[in-house]
Amino acid sequence: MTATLHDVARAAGVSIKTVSNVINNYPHVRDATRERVEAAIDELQYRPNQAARTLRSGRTDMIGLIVPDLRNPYFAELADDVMRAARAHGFSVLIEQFDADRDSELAALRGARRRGLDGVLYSVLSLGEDDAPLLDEVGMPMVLLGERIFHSAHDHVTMRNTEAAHAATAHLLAAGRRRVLALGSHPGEVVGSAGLRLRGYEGALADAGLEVDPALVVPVDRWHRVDGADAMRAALDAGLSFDGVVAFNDSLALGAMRVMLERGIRIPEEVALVGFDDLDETRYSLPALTTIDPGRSEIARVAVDLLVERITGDAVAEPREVLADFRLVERESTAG
Amino acid sequence: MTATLHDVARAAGVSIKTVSNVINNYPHVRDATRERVEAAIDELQYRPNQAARTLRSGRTDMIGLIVPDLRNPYFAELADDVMRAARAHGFSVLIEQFDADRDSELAALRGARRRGLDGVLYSVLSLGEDDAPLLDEVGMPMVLLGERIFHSAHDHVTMRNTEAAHAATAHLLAAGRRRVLALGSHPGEVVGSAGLRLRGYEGALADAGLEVDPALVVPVDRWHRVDGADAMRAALDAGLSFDGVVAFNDSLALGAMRVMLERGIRIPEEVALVGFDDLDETRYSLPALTTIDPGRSEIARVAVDLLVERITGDAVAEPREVLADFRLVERESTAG
DNA sequence: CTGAAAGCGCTTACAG
DNA sequence: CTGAAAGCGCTTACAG
Repeated sequence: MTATLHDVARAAGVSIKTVSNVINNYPHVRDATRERVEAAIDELQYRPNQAARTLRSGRTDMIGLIVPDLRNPYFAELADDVMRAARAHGFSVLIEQFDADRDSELAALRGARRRGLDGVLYSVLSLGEDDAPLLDEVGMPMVLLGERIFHSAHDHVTMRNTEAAHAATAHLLAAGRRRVLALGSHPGEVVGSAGLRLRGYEGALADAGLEVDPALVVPVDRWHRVDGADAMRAALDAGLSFDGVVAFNDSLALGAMRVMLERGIRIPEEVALVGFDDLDETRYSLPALTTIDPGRSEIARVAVDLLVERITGDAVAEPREVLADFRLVERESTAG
Repeated sequence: MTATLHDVARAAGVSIKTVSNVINNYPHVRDATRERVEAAIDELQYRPNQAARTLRSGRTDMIGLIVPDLRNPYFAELADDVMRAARAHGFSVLIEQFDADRDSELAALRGARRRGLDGVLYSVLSLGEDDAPLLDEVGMPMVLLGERIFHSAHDHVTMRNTEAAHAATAHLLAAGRRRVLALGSHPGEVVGSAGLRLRGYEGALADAGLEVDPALVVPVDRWHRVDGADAMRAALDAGLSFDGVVAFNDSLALGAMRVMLERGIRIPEEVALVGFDDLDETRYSLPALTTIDPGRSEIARVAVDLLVERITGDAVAEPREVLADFRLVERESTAG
């Protein structure tokens, strides 16, 4: 039914090798031959069979993006960035979501492998440093995003968590805030985003000569909007008093903002609020949210570049670690 | 390097056909043989080569999802729903984004074809009824989402746009609102979401014995948050007076909400506001947004089911059209 | 500059 | 219940 290389070769009166040469833009094809082949391709509406190409070449021109879930706007925006960066290299992106447990995360990795992708970008969530050996079994080029598993044999692109949290906290302190709540800690965590951001928060307090009040470090397990709302409600119900909030991501910040506003707390007059991620929507909340732009687009672009280099390159370079630049975006929630 | 069927066959002392039988769960394999083969598979860490399978069987077990862009939360949530539904059938999802022009949309369709996917879900945006012939050239099972191109030869899953917009408008009218602004029209459009929703708006006014005031029908080209904010700002600057707003999607509604609140307009006391889509975040705005739940998860599930049926089924059924049920979700933005 | 041929790793009639 | 063999549609040395 669909035309093959042989059909085109027959129609053009050449061998399949010549047709293949034309399709793959080999330089040494006589113009007349090329034209004849191209005419035959047009007429027969020939399209190369991807599966056959892949079987021969071992390349699928597809990479996987393994992320928690796209309902989380951060990952949706990241996916958009990754798809655009991949397209610039001629790659398509297969997204695999996983749930909040190790098994689901490992299943997503296995799925990427089963599909025979050329490589994967993997946004680590549950897996920790002890799981590094499992990553080596994936058996394809892989670039890690996010935190954890620092000492694996893989490239790693991430943001300056600690420095950025330090900057966000210092911004509140510089405006005279003295009781700054940290929203989103994961007690006991060291290498994850929560641990690193907490360290930045603590560092900024120390630099200002302030003690960390443990009551102001509020743990929140998952970082969705509902979790930020719930945690803030509990904090207010418990009578906690504070004049600033550093939320460890924007979803937490927006959930907390909603609860504070409905309790009549004025932002930023009574409580100044900073988030993390610079989601599109943070420009449209009221007040608009001051936040950290973590350099997500740059992270996506660099990660795709590294992965493509691993896929196409012959040189086996050392694993690299890239830290994107961040930026404090000042908006209404900390104004004045 | 990687083990093949032949390696496993040799190790187990059987033919490759028998190994294939074991892998594909053919019933008639002796237990002892099966165990021997499975042991060899484990030992050699054999994984079937997807490309070879696809070349033989013609199946990739991948479907495409062609959508405008994932930065739009509606499509991010849709993508999540589609991926979960596809996984239940053993399919992975390749997402192709397109920009706001016909060429980009056609390129995405061609890309899906080039990849040799088993089928595509296509959320139509720019293409219209005249383009139906182009869709037939895609040459693979396809299910349409969204509006436009009603009379193509393809299955189509969508929501009850007109009825839902009617219900949203009637909800405001029942609360005594008399000057209801429609936000997001596309002048001249008939078969698209904007045209259908406008018809519902007009119908509800007519049922209440009210005239449509053309000044209250506000066109907005793209339906992102920034567009809703801009349009609302312009409407207020022009001195337009109204006591209700039906926004044609939630992003428009949230953008408009932000502008009204910063102008000191009280919602819902002075202006009641309804959106469309039931995005996750509409529960966390202040006020929480009354909206239409368009049955997005159901749409995703039904669309995937239909597509899988087209892919695996032999019976060539007539194109079907499925309309999901909608629901008005009442929240604070229209309370009291 | 072009051709004949091998082979990528499977699945699937066809035998027995 | 299992085997021998063809063939899916390409790419790629190898010749000439």
